[in-house]
Amino acid sequence: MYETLRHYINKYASTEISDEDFEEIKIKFIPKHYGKKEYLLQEGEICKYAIFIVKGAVKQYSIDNKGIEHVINLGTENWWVGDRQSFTMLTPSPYNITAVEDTDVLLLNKQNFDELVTTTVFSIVFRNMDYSNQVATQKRINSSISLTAEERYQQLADTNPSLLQRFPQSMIASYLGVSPETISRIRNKAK
Amino acid sequence: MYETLRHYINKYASTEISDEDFEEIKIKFIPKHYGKKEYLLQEGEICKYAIFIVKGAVKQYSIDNKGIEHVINLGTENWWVGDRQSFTMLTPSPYNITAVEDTDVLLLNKQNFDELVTTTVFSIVFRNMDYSNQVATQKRINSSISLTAEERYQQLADTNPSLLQRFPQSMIASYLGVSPETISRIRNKAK
DNA sequence: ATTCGTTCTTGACATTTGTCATTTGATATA
DNA sequence: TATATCAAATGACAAATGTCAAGAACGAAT
Repeated sequence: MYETLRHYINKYASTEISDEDFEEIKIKFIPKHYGKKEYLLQEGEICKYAIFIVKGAVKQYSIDNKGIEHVINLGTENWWVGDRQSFTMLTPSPYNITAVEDTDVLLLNKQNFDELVTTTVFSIVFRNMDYSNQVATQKRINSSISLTAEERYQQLADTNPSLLQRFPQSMIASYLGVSPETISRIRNKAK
Repeated sequence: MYETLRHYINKYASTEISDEDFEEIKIKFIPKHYGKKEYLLQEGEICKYAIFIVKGAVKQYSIDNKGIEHVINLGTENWWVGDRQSFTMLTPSPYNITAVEDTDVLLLNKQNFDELVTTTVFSIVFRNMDYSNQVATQKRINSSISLTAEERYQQLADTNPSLLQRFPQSMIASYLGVSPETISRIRNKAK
């Protein structure tokens, strides 16, 4: 369970963490399991945890005034999920997060998060995490304003083929901002 | 010139910075002026600076293989611009940044940036900056997958009316990911 | 194996948005 | 004032994508 986190830290700190340091870090996290379709976060709640996915898959989505679901993010192993604004400002979140598969996570509450951020090793990890997050979202914005639905699908297929296998197509469609029918037609055309 | 930066820091640090602390910080920045249409960053270059806009307006854009410009970001007073990936990894940037108005900026190179990040006060500022950046891009992604062109325009008009006045409509169109004609029609319909 | 429920596919059609060509309007400059 | 230039508006048409309805495929559960 914690080994995944350790690998993640080593990767982002770009230096091996010592056993003592890791012991100190791991006690800050609460392990938890969510069954398929269970809520990790529900609209209107305050997001109490930064959530690290050890195993499984989740989707983060909002529901618009027509009742339609919009997938904001998909997450699998080694991803953090949560609502940063709600977590930081203690405001109610407009997002839902549910488990798409049975999912094991590590929860980090705000107090522990703040403590870790002031720790040297972890502040680097979080900075790098923020950095790569920003680069990724920048690319996603770039794609969404520059590419057609078909090109966006192809790009996802090229860069994140695993997502296509783990999430139903209707979620992929929503994630890309198009209708499920459009995805279906794109896929059948590509063959 | 530096007063703008000072206000910015005070706002994000949520505590007043001392004169001595600020003196130490300000010497890390290089003031610079760019005339309209001048490049702050050119495709293929390495982004050597984190750029703080004191006065003026800039656009960040990429050019696709058909030669079409895609506006990734618009920036005015109190915004940071640059290419985070290029800046951090020292890789050539795929983006251009040009001045849309005469623009005064403060440049922070990577060495100074890294020094400031390890300074207590400034690490908080940068963390908060990253945080609000992430929240903003998250919202932009949310809009781009959930809303129609018309709704996106209305949202921008509601939340950032000043951008509509300072940037030509063709840039706003590109920023929203639609054609200039579509923006023109939306505007005339709204009347 | 059968049934049930869900997801995916497919076709017909509607709507949105893009593209191209042209006109209008505004601004700067000689 | 006249003219050159560029941004914006407009109309006609094309292309992309959405919507709705129906059927096919697939899995899970009995």
